[in-house]
Amino acid sequence: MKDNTLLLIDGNSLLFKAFYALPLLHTREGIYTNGVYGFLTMFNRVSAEVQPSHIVVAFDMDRKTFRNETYSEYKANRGETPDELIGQFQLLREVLTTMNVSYVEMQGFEADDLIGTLSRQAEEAGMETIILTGDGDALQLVSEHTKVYMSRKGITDMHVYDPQAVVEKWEVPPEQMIEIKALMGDSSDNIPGVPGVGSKTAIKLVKEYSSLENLYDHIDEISGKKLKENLLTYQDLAYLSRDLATIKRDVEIDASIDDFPVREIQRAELSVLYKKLEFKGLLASLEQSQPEKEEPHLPGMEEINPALTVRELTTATDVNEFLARLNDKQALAVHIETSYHHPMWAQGVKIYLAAGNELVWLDLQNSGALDWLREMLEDPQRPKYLHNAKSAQVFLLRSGINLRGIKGDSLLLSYVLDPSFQGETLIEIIAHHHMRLDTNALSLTDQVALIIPLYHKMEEELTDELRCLLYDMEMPLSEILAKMEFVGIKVEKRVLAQISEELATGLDKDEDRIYALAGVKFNINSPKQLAQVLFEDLGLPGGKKTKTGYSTGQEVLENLLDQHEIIPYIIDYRQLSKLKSTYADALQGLIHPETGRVHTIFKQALTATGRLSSVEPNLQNIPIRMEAGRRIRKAFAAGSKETLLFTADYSQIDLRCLAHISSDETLIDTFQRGIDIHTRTAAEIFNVPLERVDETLRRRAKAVNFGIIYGISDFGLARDTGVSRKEAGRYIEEYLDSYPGVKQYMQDVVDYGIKYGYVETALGRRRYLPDLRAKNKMVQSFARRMALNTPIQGTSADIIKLAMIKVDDMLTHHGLKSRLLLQVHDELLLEVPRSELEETAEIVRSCMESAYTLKVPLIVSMKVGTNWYEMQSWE
DNA sequence: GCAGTCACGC
DNA sequence: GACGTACGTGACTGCA
Repeated sequence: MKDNTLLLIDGNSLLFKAFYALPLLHTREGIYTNGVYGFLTMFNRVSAEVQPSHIVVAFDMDRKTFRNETYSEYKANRGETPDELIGQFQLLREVLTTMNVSYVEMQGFEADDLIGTLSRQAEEAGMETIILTGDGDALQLVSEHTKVYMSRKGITDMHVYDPQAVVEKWEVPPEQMIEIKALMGDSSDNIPGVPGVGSKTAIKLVKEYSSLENLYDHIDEISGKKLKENLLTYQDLAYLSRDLATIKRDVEIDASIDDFPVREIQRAELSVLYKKLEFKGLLASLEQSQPEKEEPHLPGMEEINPALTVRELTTATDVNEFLARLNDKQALAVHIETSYHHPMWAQGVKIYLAAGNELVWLDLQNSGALDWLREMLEDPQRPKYLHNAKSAQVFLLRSGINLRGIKGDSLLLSYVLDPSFQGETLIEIIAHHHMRLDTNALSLTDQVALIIPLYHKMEEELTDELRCLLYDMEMPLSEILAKMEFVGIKVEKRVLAQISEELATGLDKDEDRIYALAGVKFNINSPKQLAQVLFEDLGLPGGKKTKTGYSTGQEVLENLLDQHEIIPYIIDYRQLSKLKSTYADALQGLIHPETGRVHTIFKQALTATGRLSSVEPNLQNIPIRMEAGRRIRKAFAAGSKETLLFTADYSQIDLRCLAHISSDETLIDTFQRGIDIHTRTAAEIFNVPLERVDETLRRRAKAVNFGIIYGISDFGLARDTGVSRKEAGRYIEEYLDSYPGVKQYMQDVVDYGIKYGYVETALGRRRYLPDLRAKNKMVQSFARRMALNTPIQGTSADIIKLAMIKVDDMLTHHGLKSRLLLQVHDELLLEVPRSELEETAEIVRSCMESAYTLKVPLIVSMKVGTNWYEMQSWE
C-alpha cells in the first residue's frame, strides 16, 4: 500500500455504467446484481493497481438534477431509470459497508463536488489522487497529481487519463473540458448546452477560442449561419451549462481525507454476501487474496470418498484379479492420460480405471498393458464412462483396440446440457457443475474417480428430448467420428511441396514489384508496416477502422485499386501468402508418418449451434472458391488406385430448415416445386416476374437469403451487397413481407427465447440466450440474431449428424469397405472402392435425403473423383 | 503468452 | 453520432 494515495469514486456514474454495460442479471432470489457486480469488478481492478491509502465513494442518489427532479421523480416522470437499477444502489451500500469502504451520501450538493473538494485537499496535502468514474465530467480535475480512471465501453476497458491523455483524446487541456461540455447540446446527460452543437463542433470551437468569453467576444468570426444563430440565441444557456458542469472544489464538508483510511475488509461477512449474490468470480478472488489466513474449507477427495484406494497394476495377473472382483455389470470409469492432446500423435502415459471405491492405473510405457485390458475394453457388456470417449477411442484404435460398451461421455453430456459452456477438460466440467469441491486440490486420479458421480449428477438435469439427443445422436456420432479421425485422409506431400514452390515464386515476384513501387523494403505481412507504406509513404487516402490504426483488409485494398498500381500486387501477395503458410506448408507437417494421411480432430462439444469444428488441421476450410486456392485440393487424394473420393452435399439445407421451421407457404412451395430459391427470393423482394430476374438481382437476393440464415443485420447485409444500409434494411423488410411465415417465426422464436431463456432446434438441441433480456440494446440485438439463426443452423447440423449415423450404419450392414472421411457442415466426403461406387452412392443419397423428414424435400448432389480437386458429378 | 489483424470455409 | 454485428481455425505481427 502506498502511504499517500487517495482513491475517489463516483459511485453513481460507475454503477450506472456497469448497469447499462452488462446484461440484466439477477440471483435465484430475484436480487438484481449486474450493476453492483460491474462496479466491484472495476473497483477491485483499480484499487489493486493503485493501492490507495485512502478511499471514498461518493453517492448523490437523491440530488436534484438541473431539471429540479430527484432520480425517483425523474424515473416516475420518464420511466428511464429502471427499478432494477434503483434497488442496486442500496445493495451497493451494503457491500461497501461490509468491505469497510467509506462512502458518503451527499446532501445539498453533488457527489462530483465532494470529489472536487477532496481532490483539491489532496493536492494541497501533496497526495496523489485517483478518480474512478463512469463519465467524463471528472476529466476537468485532471492535473499533475490527479489522474482519472474511466471505463470507456463495458467494464473491462479502463482508461487512465493524465493531462497528456486528455489532450490526446480531446485535443484540449483538462481545464478546458468544461467549455466543451458547456457548448455540447446533443449529449445525453443532464447538462443542456447549445442545441445543434455536437462534440466535434464543440471541440473545434474550444480549440480555437479556449473559453466561452473569448468565443462570444469573437462571435462575428463564426462562419456557419445556423451555428452562429444558435450560439447567440442560447448564450445564457451556454454559461448556465458551464456553471452546472463545473465541479465545485470548495464546498463545505464536515470531513477530511484523514477520515477515510483504507480499513480491513470483513472477509467472512463479505464472503457470505458474495455467495448470496452469486458472485463466484469475486468470491474466488476474495478467497485467493488472503493466503496467509486460514482457507475456507472446501472438501477434497479424501472427504468425498474416504474409502477410495489408488494403486498401480503391474502384471496381467493383477489386472485379471481386479476385473474378476467386479460385478458383471459394474460400470467403470476409463481415462487415458497421454503425452499430447492429439490422440494420433500422442504417446500413452497411463490408463486409469475407476469402479466404486477402487481406482487402479497401468503404466502405458509397458507395451503389454493395453493387451491385458483388451478384452475388457472391447467387451460391449462392460459399461464404461469416459470424458471425451472419442479421444480414447482413437488412441486405442492405434493399438488395434476397438473400445466398446461406452455408456456415457461426460463431455457430450455437458455439451447437450449447455453448448455455450466453454470447457473441455474434466476438471472444468467438475468445477462448472459446482460439486462443491476444491478443484485446485483434485489430482487426475481424483478426477477419474469423479467421472461416474459427475455423470449421474448431470444426467439428472436431462430432459427427455436432450436425453435422446445425447444417446441417439451425439454418442453414436462420437464413435463414427472416432473412426473418421483414425482413418484420416490421404494427402500427397509431393503435391503440396510443388504448390508451395509455385506460390513462393509468385510471392517473390509480388514482393519485388511491391518493394519497387513502394520505394522501400518492409514486411508485407505486417498490417502495421503496410499501413505505414500505403497511407503515409505513398499518401493514399486511408480508410479508417481498427483500434490500432489504419485497416489494410481486403475491402479497404479493393477500394484503393484504381489509386495506385501497387494495390493489386498486395492483394495477390496476401492471397498467396495465406495459401502458402496455412495450407501448402502447414499441412505438410500434419501428415502422419505412419499413415501418410492427415488426421483431424472433430470437436464435437464446441460450437454454440451444434455444428462440428475441425482442428489440426482444420479440414473444414480448405479453399474452394478461388482457383488459386482450390488447387490445394489436388493434394487430397483417394487412398489407393482402387479407391475414389466421393462427396455428397445437401442443397440449400439451411433454407430448407428455415422453410420447415417457419412453415412459410411460399418458401415451402418454392422447394416443393424445385424452383431456384435465390431467383424466387429476387422475384419476391424486387417485385418482378421470375423470368425477369437477372444475375444482379439474383446475387442480391442470395445475399439476403444468406443474411437471413446467418442472422446478420442491415449493416452486415449492406456490407455484403455493397448497397446502402438503408437499402439493405428495405430488402429485409421486403423479404419479411414476401415470406410472412418467416416474419412470424422471427417473432415467435424471440418471444420463446425471452420466455424460456433458450431457443431450440427441431431436434430439441438448446442454446441459452440470457442476453435476450439485456437492457443494453446492442447486446440484446446480438442475442436476437443468435435466437433467429441457431434453430436454422442447428437443425441442419442435427440433420447431417443423423445422416452420418445412418450412412455409417448402412455401409456396415451392407458389408461395404466405403468409409466416411470428413464432414464439412453440409457435405460428407467418403473414400469408396471403385467396385462399390454405385451401391455406396445409392446408400449415401437415400440416407441423407431421408435423415429427417422436413416439410420440404432434402436434395443431395454427389460427386466423385481421384482427388478432391477433380470431382465429376455423379448422375 | 496474448491481443489484434487478416483470410479461409460454411 | 458511434456503436459493431453468423459460426469456426489458424498464421502472423508486435507487445508484454
